[in-house]
Amino acid sequence: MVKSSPHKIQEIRRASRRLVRALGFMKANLAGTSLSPSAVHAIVEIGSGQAGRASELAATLQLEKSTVSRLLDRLSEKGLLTVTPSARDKRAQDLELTASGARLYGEIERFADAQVSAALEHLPGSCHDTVRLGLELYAAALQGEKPKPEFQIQSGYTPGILAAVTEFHALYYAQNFEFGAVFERKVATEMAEFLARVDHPQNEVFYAAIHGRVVGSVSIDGEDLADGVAHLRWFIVGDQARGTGMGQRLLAEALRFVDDMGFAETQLWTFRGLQAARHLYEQAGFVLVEEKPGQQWGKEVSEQKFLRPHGASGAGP
Amino acid sequence: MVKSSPHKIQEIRRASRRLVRALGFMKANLAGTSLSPSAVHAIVEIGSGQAGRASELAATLQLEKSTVSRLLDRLSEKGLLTVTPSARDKRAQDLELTASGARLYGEIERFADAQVSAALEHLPGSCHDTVRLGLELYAAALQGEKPKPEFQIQSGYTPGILAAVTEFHALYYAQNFEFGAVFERKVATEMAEFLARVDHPQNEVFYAAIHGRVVGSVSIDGEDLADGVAHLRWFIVGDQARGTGMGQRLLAEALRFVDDMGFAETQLWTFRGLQAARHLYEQAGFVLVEEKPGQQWGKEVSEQKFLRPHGASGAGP
DNA sequence: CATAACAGTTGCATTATGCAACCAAGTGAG
DNA sequence: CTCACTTGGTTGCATAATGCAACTGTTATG
Repeated sequence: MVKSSPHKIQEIRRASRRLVRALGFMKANLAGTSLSPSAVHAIVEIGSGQAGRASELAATLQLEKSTVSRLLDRLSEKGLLTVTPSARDKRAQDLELTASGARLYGEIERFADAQVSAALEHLPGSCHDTVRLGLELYAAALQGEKPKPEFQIQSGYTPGILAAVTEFHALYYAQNFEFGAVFERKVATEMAEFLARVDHPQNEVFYAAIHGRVVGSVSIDGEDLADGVAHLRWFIVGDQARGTGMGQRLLAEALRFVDDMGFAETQLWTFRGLQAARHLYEQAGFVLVEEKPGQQWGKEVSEQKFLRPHGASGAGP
Repeated sequence: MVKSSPHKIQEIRRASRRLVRALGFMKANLAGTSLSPSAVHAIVEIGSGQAGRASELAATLQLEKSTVSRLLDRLSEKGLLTVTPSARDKRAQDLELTASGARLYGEIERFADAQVSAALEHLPGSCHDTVRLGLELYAAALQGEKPKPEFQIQSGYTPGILAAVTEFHALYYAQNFEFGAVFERKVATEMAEFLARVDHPQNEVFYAAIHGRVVGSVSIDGEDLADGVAHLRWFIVGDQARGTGMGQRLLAEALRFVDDMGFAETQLWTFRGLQAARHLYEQAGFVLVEEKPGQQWGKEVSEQKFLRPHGASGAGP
C-alpha cells in the first residue's frame, strides 16, 4: 500500500483545522438560536431520526452520558423535546421533538443548508462532488471504516466510456512502462472502431461506474478474430477503483457473456510485467500459450497471448 | 451558476458533522497531553509559525481575546511558552515556544500525523488526493475564499490528453445536446489522427493541467485545410475548470501560435447554442461567416463556421 | 494634541463537561 | 430461579472554557 507523503498529510491536517474552526464558528451563531453546539447537534440528530435514545446520542456526539442527560433536561425544559420512558425497555427513554422543537429543527436545517450552499457558491459547480466525496471518505476513514465500493457492472455504450478507457490505459502505461502517444492513439482509434459495431450481437462492452463516471471496463470483440473466437480487449480499472475487486467482477461478467454466446474460446494479448492482471486472467481460466517480443504498442515489450477454452473456470488450487 | 442539489448539501453536512466529531474526539486524547483542544490548536499554530501574536491567535482560533489571554497564561505557567513584550509595538507580545513547548509541539505533530496516516490507510491511495482537495476546497469556501485557479498552459503531447479531450467533449455534448457514440468516436479518431502528425511545425496542441491532469485543451491543425489556413480544433475546457478564464488563456495561446506561424487566416466549426464559446471566439477576433444545418457530429444541429484573419484581435467595444 | 483604534488584562457570570457513585431494569450462566 | 453482570440513565461535585464588559496602556490619525 502506498503511504501518503508527509506533505500531503500536513495539508490535510491544515485543512481539517480550518474546517473545524469554520464550522465551529457557524455553530456558535447557528440560526440565531441561543443553543450550544452540542444542543444543536442533538436537535439535528433527533430531528433527522438518527437518534431515538440518549445512549445513541452519546455515541454519535461523543459525549459522556451524564452530559447528554443534562443536555436533554435543558432541551425538554425549553419545550423542544419530549422524553418518555420507552415501552419496550423501561430503562431507556424515547426522544422526540415537540412541535416547537421540530420547528427549530427546520430552521436549523434551512440555515445550515443556506450556509453550505453559500459556501459552495464560491466554488465552481464541478468541485462540489470533490468536496462531498472528500469529506465523506475522510470522515469514514477517521472512524476506521473502509469505504464500500458501490459499483454496478453495466453494458453497452455510455458517454465517456471511450475516453475513460483511453485515459486509464494512457496514464497507467505511461507511468509504469513509459508508453506514449502511439499507444494512447492506438487504444482510442481501435476502440472507436470497435464501438461502431458494438451493437453486433457477438460484441459487447462492459463497464463499472461510480457516481456516473466510468471507472473500469472490458470489452468482448467477437468479430475481429477467427469465427467462434472471442477477443477480450481493453480490460482496465482506473486508479480510483483498483483493489476493490472490480477487475474480477468485470472479467466474470465478460466471460459470462462469452460463455452464453457459445464462443469456442477466448483470446487476449497482454505483456509481461502486468502481474495483477495475469493473476486475474489465470483465475478466470486463461492460460498463457505464447510469448514473444513485439512492439505493437509503440514500445518493445514481451507480448503474451492468453487463451481460455469455452466454460473454463480457473486453475485448480 | 449551477446550484447544488439539496441532497448533495445534506450529504456534505452529514459528513461535516461526522468529521467534526471524529476530529474532536482525536483532540481530547491528543498525544496524551492534558491540554484542552484550544490549547493544542494554539501550540500548533504558534509552533508552525502561523501565529506570533495573541490577536492573530484569536483570529485563527475564532476565540475572544480574553479567552486567548488566559489560554496563553496557562500555557506559559506550564512552561510551554514565553510571552515577551514586542519590541516594535509595546502593546503587543511575541509568542514563542520554549524548549519543552517545542518538544510537545513535535509530539503533537507526530501523533496527529500518525492519526491521519492511519485513517488514510483505510482508503485506497488514489482517494487521498480527493480527500485533500475536498477538504481544502471546502475549508476555503466556508471562509468565503475563491480558490485560485493555478494552471499553466503547455503545448505538445502529454499522456492522457487525447482521453481528456475526448472525455470533455463526450460528456459535455452528451449532457447538453444528447450527442452520442458517433460524436465521441469522431472526436477520438480524428484527434488521434492529428496527434500522429502534431510534431509537424504547423500543428500544435495546447493544454492546461491542474495537479498533472489535463483540464482544458485546444489544437491548431495547420495541414488539413487550405495552405496558409489554420484550423482551430478541439477547443474545450473541462467541468472542473469552467469559469476560470482558462478558455480565454488557451485561445490566446493558440492564436499567438497561429499569428507567429504566419497563417493568413484561422477557421473553426462549431454550432448554434454554444454561447459562451461564441463569445470567446468573437472576443478573439473570429467572425461568423456561414451557418447551415448539418449532422457531421451525429446529430442535426445548426453548424457555424467562424473565420479570423491574421492578427485580428477582437471586436471593438 | 485630542481622539479613536488597537492589544491585551481582569472581574464576573455562565455553561459545558467529565468523573464517580448511584439506581433501576434487562441479560445470561449455572 | 438466582446471582452476578451489563446497560441506560441520574445526580453531586469539581473544574475548565468561554464571552461580555470595563479597564490599562500604546499607537495611529486628523
